[in-house]
This record gives sequence, structure tokens and C-alpha cells, in this order.
Amino acid sequence: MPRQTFHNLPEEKRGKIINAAIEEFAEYGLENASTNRIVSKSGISKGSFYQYFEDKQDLFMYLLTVLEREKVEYFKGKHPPSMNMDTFQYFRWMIKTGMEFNSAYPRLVQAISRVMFNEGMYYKNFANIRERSMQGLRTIIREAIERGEVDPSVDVELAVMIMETWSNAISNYILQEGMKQKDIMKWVRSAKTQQMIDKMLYVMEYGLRKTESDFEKNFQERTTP
Amino acid sequence: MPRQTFHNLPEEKRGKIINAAIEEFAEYGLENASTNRIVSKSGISKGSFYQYFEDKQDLFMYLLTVLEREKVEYFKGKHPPSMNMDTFQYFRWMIKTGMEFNSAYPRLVQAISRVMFNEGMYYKNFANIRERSMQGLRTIIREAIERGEVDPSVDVELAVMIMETWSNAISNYILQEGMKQKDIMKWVRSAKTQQMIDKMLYVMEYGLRKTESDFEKNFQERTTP
DNA sequence: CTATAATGTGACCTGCTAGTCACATGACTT
DNA sequence: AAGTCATGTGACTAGCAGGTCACATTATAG
Repeated sequence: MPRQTFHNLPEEKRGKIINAAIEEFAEYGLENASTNRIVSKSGISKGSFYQYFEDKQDLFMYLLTVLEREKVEYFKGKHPPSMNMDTFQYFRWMIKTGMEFNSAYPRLVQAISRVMFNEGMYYKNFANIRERSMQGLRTIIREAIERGEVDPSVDVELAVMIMETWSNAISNYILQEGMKQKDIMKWVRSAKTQQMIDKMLYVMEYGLRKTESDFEKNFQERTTP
Repeated sequence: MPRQTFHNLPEEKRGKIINAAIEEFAEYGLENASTNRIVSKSGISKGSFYQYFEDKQDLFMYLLTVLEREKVEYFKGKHPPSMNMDTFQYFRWMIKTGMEFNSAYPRLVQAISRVMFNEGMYYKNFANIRERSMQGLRTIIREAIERGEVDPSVDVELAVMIMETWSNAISNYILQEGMKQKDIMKWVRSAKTQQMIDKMLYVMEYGLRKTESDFEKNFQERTTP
């Protein structure tokens, strides 16, 4: 984590460094990011950089906390439209609000997801961060089972994996398509995009809602002639 | 593509170079792969390398053709269990056979998917390769619609995206989990793993089988109280 | 055996990287 | 005004990168 000297900096200077870092990581990932470029982009000297941060990874870790803080702040300002939502409606709301957040901070999200999901495979350090979000999904599914919205015989771990994959896939897809647009936020909020997201989530939801017995019945019907 | 001198090489030497390249790309991706390491691992000199290949990317492109050739060869040896399969059964067979291939050549597949899906986003050169596979899916879906297996009002592009994402996600998941095992092939073929794949595909399939009108009915029921 | 062509080699070049450190500058204290 | 401490600086080191090239070795032909 950054040293105190960094936090003492005037906000403008700190912002310039953060923005330079976001641009650099979004463009080059963690491994190929160049401290030299970050330093010259943000208008500070090499020595200062190493006075603020231990190294590149330290700076990136700081960006993670920035993302987390901004995201919490964003969700605080948005309340679920209703209190009587079932699990899938809630999940849909979470995904969509997350998507709006992504549109509001596209470069920050791009920088972090690039490192986390692409190089992440090989940086075991990030495994615990992923584990945390999976823990949340696990809880959601268990609660859904208790409420009778998901069949009790559903494999929780598998459902977690499906939901995680699905929400990552949607996020990536939206981010990639959105980056081609002039105004991401507008594009994400458009009826067409919203409907597309609904449809994709519907595919996942409908599969999960089905009972295990249903699966076995259907599956055997088609594999044993 | 490699120069003739490379193809003239004795098979053993060629194999050593290919293996060294696979290991290097699997470990470091394209950008961070080091020709120096490849050269020393495969026991040839720097000069020879540049006599065989234009550069790193040239070598990687060659690996792509190796993968394609091996895959075609592998699928030739495996025939679909039945001729009377519906689209989803065929898709399932394709996915599973592809998975078996991945288990047979885990490092080669890892090397290529690491570059294609992780860094690939930023290497526009690979876009056409992806486009080709999407073209295949598009055809599959159109045929499924003609056969009445998928509702005609389904958005083909969306279905393509879902199937592509889904099959990539499963492949990546299996590859990642499989790499933790001693014997990948055995693990992939185990009843437990096979059933897991079936379940994941079932989620996708069940969502796609549903008609658009079904979606709209269900969707409105829950969003308009 | 000689001449010619093909293949192989590694020292060397330039340019980048992450990280260091002796020194300069500014700000606050006594 | 002098002293002290925090902050800022960029030339410098060591190491690795991709790529080149004059020369060495081997194979083929006459």
C-alpha cells in the first residue's frame, strides 16, 4: 500500500498519478506496464514514484482499493427498486447496476479486469479476492434454495461457477461492445442493450430454475435412445 | 510463416523447437515470451531462429497451424456416436470431443488460448480467426432454427455470442481445473466431470430452447407487478 | 580436391526496463 | 537566521529484450 507521503499529496497531483496509472494498466496490463511511462505521464519524477509506492504491484493494489471504494459509493446511491424481489430479480438488479458503474468508470474497470481476469490466472495473489466474491454468490444461492426459488438438489458450487462465469462474460461483452460506442452510459441504458442483458440472464436463470430431477429426466430421454 | 529452411530440419530438431515454444508461450504469453529463452531451451542459436522465423509472432502463427492440424486429425479419428443427433446433442458432442483434445494437448492449448483470449483482445490480427469460428456457430443455429429446434424469433447473433462465451468458459474452466490433476485425460473422462459438463450445457441449452414469446411472457410477469 | 551454396553461430548493437542514490529544493521549527 | 526534516529529482546501474551480421561449418556439385 502507498506510503503516507502519497496521501499527503495535493488532490490534483494524486489524481494525475491515479489517472496515468489507470491508462497505463488498461493499455498494457500489469506485467507490461512501464513505471517510466506512468512517471512521465503523471509529471512526477522517478524518485518520487518510489517514494510513494513500493513498486508497480503496490500501485495496482492501491487501484483495487480505489475501485472498491468507488463501487461501494456508487451502490450506496442506488437502492433496489423494490424490497420484494426474488433472488433472480435481485441478481439482475446487481448485474445491471454493476454494468452502469462500469459505464461510469470504464477505464478503471478495464484496467483492473484486464489484470485480474487475463493475467490473473497466473497471479495467485488475486485468488483470495475472487474467493470473496464467490462467497457472496454462494450465500445468494443458499438463500434462494431456502426460499424455494432454486431446487434443493442443485449443486451449489456448480451454480456459483455458472453465475460467476455468466456475470463475468456479460460484463466483458458489454465492456468490449461499449468501448466501441461514443457514449457508453447511454448505450448501456438503451432499451436494446437492456433487453439483450435480460435475455442473456434469462438463459442462465431458466437453466438454474429447473430442478435436478428435471435435468436427469430430460438428459436421459435424449442420451438413451 | 516459417521459411523453407525450418521445414527442411530433421524432425527431432523441429520438435524440440516447437516444444520449447509451446512451453514459453504457455508460461509467458506472446508479449512476454523471450526468444532468448526459446532459443536456449531448444538448443539452437539466435541466428538460426531468425533464419527459420521472421519473429516471435511468426513462430506463434505457426503454432496456430500446428494446433489446427492436430485438431482436425483428432476429430477425424472420432466419429459422432449417432447420425440422428439434434443440434444440441451435436454441440454437446463437439464440446466434449474438443475437451478430450484439450486434455491430450494441454500445453499447446494453454499456450494458444492464453494468447488468443487474454492478450487477444488487443491483437486485432486474431479477430478474423475468431470470426471464422463464429461463422460456424451461426450456421449451426440457423440450421437448428430450420429444423424447428430453436424458435425462429431467436436473435441469431445473441445466440452465437452465448454459445461462444459458454463454450469458452467451459473450456477455460475445465483446463484450469484439469491442470491441477495428475492425469487430465482421466479426470475429464470421469463420470463426475462429464456430468458437470452436461449440467453446464443444459443450462445454456434450456435457455436457448425456450421461445422468445416465452421470454417476453415470463419477463413481463416479473417486472410489471 | 576445389568451388559454390546452404546452414549455423554467438558476440554485439540499440533500446527498453525496474530500481537506486547523492544531491537539490522547499517548508516548518527553534 | 540557522537548523531540521520531508519531499522532489534525474543521472546512473545492471539486466534483459529483439534483432543483426561477419564469420565458421557443413553439404553438394563439378
